[in-house]
Amino acid sequence: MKPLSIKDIAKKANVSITTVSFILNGKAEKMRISQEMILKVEKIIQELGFKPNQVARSLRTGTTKTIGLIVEDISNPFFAAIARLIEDKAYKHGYKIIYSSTENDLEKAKGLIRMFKTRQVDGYIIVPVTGLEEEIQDLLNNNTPVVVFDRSLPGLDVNSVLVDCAAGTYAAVESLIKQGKKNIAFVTVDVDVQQIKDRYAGYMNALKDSGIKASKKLHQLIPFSSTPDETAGLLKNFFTKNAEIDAVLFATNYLAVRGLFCFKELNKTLNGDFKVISYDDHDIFKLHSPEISAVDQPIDEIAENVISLILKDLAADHTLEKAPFNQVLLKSRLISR
Amino acid sequence: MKPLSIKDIAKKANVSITTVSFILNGKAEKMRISQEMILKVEKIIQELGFKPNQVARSLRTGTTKTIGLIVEDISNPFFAAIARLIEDKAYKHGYKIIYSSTENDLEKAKGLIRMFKTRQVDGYIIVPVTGLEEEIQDLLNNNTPVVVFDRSLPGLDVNSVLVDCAAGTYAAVESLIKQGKKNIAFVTVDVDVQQIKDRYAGYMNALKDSGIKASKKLHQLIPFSSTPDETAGLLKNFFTKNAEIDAVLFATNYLAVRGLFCFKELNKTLNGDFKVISYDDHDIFKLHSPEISAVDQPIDEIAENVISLILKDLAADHTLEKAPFNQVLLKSRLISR
DNA sequence: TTGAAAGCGCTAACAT
DNA sequence: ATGTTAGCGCTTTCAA
Repeated sequence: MKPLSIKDIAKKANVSITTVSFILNGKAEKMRISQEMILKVEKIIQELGFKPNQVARSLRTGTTKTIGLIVEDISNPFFAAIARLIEDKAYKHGYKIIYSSTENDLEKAKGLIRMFKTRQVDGYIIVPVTGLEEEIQDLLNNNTPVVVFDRSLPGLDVNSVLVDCAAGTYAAVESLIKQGKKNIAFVTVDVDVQQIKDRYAGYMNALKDSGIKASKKLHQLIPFSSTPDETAGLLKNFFTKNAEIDAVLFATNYLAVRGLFCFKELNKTLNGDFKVISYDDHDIFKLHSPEISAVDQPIDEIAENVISLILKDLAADHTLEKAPFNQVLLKSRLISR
Repeated sequence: MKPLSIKDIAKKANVSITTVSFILNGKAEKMRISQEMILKVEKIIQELGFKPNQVARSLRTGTTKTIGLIVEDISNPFFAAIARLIEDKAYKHGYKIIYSSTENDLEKAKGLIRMFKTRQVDGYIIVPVTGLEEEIQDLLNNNTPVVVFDRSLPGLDVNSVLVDCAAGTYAAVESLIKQGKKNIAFVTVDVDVQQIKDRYAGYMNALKDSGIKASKKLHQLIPFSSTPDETAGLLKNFFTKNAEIDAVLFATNYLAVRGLFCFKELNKTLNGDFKVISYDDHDIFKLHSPEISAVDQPIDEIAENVISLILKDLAADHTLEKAPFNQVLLKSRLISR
């Protein structure tokens, strides 16, 4: 049972496919097609339940009404929540989302962009990985709308929605220092992007400004590709070896969650003598005993800005001179618990 | 800068576009195109970085290499995890995923199927909502591959991957009874699908088999569309009014999480006198003090089965007689903590 | 006010 | 062994 085509509708209505097309695309008025014709055709479309083939339409118009979403890991609650919001808003504007996770793998990311390109997605929302500069620049050179979020790549002029991470970790460390902490550890992922470096910089600056000397020993790097078990091993080793640590700041929510598992195994009590703060909030931190403080990123605002930037760019007339890029910098918020 | 087309390649290579097409599609051998021709063309394709336009290909072949994924809520960790696994495996087979969340809204679900249809997705992976029977049956009648998971719809013969929920909640309640619990509450969502009913049935049967009389009062329904605050209100009211409750089974992970928030607010101690079990596991339950038991669903197995069923169906020759539907029933596992 | 027809980029039957 | 060409379903220019 082949689906209906515009031809079938035209035949049923005894009109040309042009007329049907105009009516379908709301151009009937402009083309001054008679009201009765419009009603008649619309009735037939209704009755037969005809839906235009979007693939054919895409081939013809060169636009697919699809946005490619490339995140680090869709199963991370942070990205899942944003993806959900983005999808929602895109949907309301007639766009669909095709998503994929890079797992911070450059080759995979490149492959995804390539694949999205062959699918002619109209725009890209990307959580970039280092090394992707050239691919993104290529997209920009072709006037393809791109918005990056969560991280930026140095030297790349592109619409971006970022959070002031340095300020976030600065505030977190500052609060720990005010609580009298002296040996504050920083656990981070080895992803080489500016935002992760910023989180570290915020940590370092807060120490410096308080006259505390930073110690290399208290900075632990966890490879992104580590399995949960490997991460656990690294963390256990780290905290066992450095017993003087009296507070720790985790640079991402999943690392903090791994950390909590680790402390549980080590039977480390998280009382006032040992404070934990996570970058990114999570239900877990609210329910944990004791509750875990967090530097919260404004997920709604991020999604809101990302989608409105991409929609704006999608709607822009790229034959005109290039519009300047928008760089949105949002604030994070320290939730002290 | 217009992207290259097969024509450009043909011109550069001084061959017809047919030759290029055959080479692109690995049909060169079969068409007995000379080895040197193949190499020459492949080299040009390489050098120019030509990628065939998938939209044109789709229009021509009628296949988009895209699978529509329709879940309840992509930001629910359970669905996010499965989505991630499905995406991964689909990707390896050259398929992309377009996803959307129904929020258990029938109209939204219908709209999604309609939209996916216009986009000619090759197959559907659906977490169905009641009332969607007709739409799914339509797809099946058109020989469109469909796999449902997490829930089934009565009277619908379709590939499905389900978990034996009744057994799961039975085991959970049985374990509570063995611990001497007498007033076991059941908190569930008001979604009217078989699997939710099964979870309730397992609860009821476990009570019955132990000679405990079930009480309507101990069965609390939470509308899916409730906001977290509304849910909190309902739960607080429920547990305050029914102080005799000494154990509770939540039918989904997010309800259990809401429950934990509620207990925290009520200062209810979750010691041996008050036990909580969730259907679906979650990191939160492992880290909670005390740890929360859970009926764990085999996420990997679910994803694995879903994807292999859909790929099998996608590869099947639908001109032949219809293959019987596959109904996979997986076991859940009670994790006693 | 409506219709004819070209063409988006590709595949594959048919021709040579 | 390789080329010519029709046509997938639609939009849009041009003509009537």
